[in-house]
Amino acid sequence: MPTSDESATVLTGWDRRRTLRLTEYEHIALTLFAERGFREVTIDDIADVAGVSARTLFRYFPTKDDFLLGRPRRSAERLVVHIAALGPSDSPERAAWEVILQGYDADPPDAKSLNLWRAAAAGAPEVVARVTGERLMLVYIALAAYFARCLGVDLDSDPTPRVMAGSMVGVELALIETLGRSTAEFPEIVEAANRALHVRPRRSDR
Amino acid sequence: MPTSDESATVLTGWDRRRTLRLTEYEHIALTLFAERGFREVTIDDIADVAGVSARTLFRYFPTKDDFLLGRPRRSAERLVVHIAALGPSDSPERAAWEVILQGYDADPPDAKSLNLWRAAAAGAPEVVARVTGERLMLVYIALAAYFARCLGVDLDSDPTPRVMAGSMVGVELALIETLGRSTAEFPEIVEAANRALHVRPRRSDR
DNA sequence: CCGCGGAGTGTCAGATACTGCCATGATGAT
DNA sequence: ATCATCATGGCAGTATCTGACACTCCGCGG
Repeated sequence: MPTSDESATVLTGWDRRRTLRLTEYEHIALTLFAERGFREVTIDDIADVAGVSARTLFRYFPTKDDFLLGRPRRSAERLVVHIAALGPSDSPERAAWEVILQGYDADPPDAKSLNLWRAAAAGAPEVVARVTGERLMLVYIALAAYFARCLGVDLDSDPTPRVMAGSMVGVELALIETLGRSTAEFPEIVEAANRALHVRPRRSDR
Repeated sequence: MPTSDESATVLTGWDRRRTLRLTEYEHIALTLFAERGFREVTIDDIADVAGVSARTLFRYFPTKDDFLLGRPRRSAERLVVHIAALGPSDSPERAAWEVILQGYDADPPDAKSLNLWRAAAAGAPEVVARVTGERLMLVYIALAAYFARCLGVDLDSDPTPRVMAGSMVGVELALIETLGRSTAEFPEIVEAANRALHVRPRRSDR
């Protein structure tokens, strides 16, 4: 048995193989979607290019939508984990907002894959709407829990942390929507968001 | 030819008939979904109860999801229209927020149908996520346009109205989510929302 | 390096969601 | 009451998705 890392899941060879093929199939599907449009690509098309049967693809992706759902779900998952890991703070809104913004600092190297996803998702507005809704609810719940912790109030009886969380995910929605049109506006919208959330930037911020 | 009302669409008998059947079929479907779960109900099941063929149902509801999508879409549509109709204001956030809250004052008589929808949608989380995303984006866009109008800034170059809109739809999301668990908290969460949005309630408010 | 066992894969049959097409039937308009 | 028009139903066909079963493959332990 390999030395079991403390917190990380032990990756057996089978897991490794599965993850590899999963990302491979996902990439093939996204490429096809981007080229021909989501509706115009059948599962059989993807299977042909991938060199496997459709039945096999369905074992990796339960539904056709899941080819599109994977990437944003992993992104949301990461953010939720980071929020859950936040320690107590006297200005929890700033702490949470910084964590959210970190996700955008880390993205740029990822730009190519993000553009591929956008092109692939362009033909499936229903899935985009679903992705938006899923992410919002997940992050909202994580934020609300964190704010309740910091404020020392009960999440179920005091609506304050939920409203704070709602406001913040809404502002992030505006951020995402803005970046979707042009990435040039980044500093301006971050500043506007900071103002709206009453987050005074630290002096270390540009 | 009937006297054509000025702004309202002229309702021919055919339109009337269509709307009637549409709501009839919708109600049947929602009832079945609420009883047995979305996945467990087939289109043929609905068709049998409705006394029509499945082919006919597909002419009223292009996809199975549309049985669930109808109600929230009409609600969002109404809200968007009201926001678009808002006149200039020196405190646009309060004006917009009041319009949003009006939707909840008007709802109570509707509680039975809302509960039916909730029970029907319980078995289809994907559709709920989609509904959430669709509504958020629609209201967000309407609000951003209104704020840009009021502030006299350009919607495309100044991120301020978009951030304001994002914050407000996020707070509404928190309001909806809260009401989904218990309707008792209404005054508390509205007050919390007012504080978060810096909306001082008018003296006429309770 | 090799065999073993568990995991992956393909084929097939079938259910469900949807879509054109065309003939037929029902109903609002006059 | 009649007509024109729209609605409906049946049918064939495609695409998504699922279970079952046989077989193949490959990481793992020796």
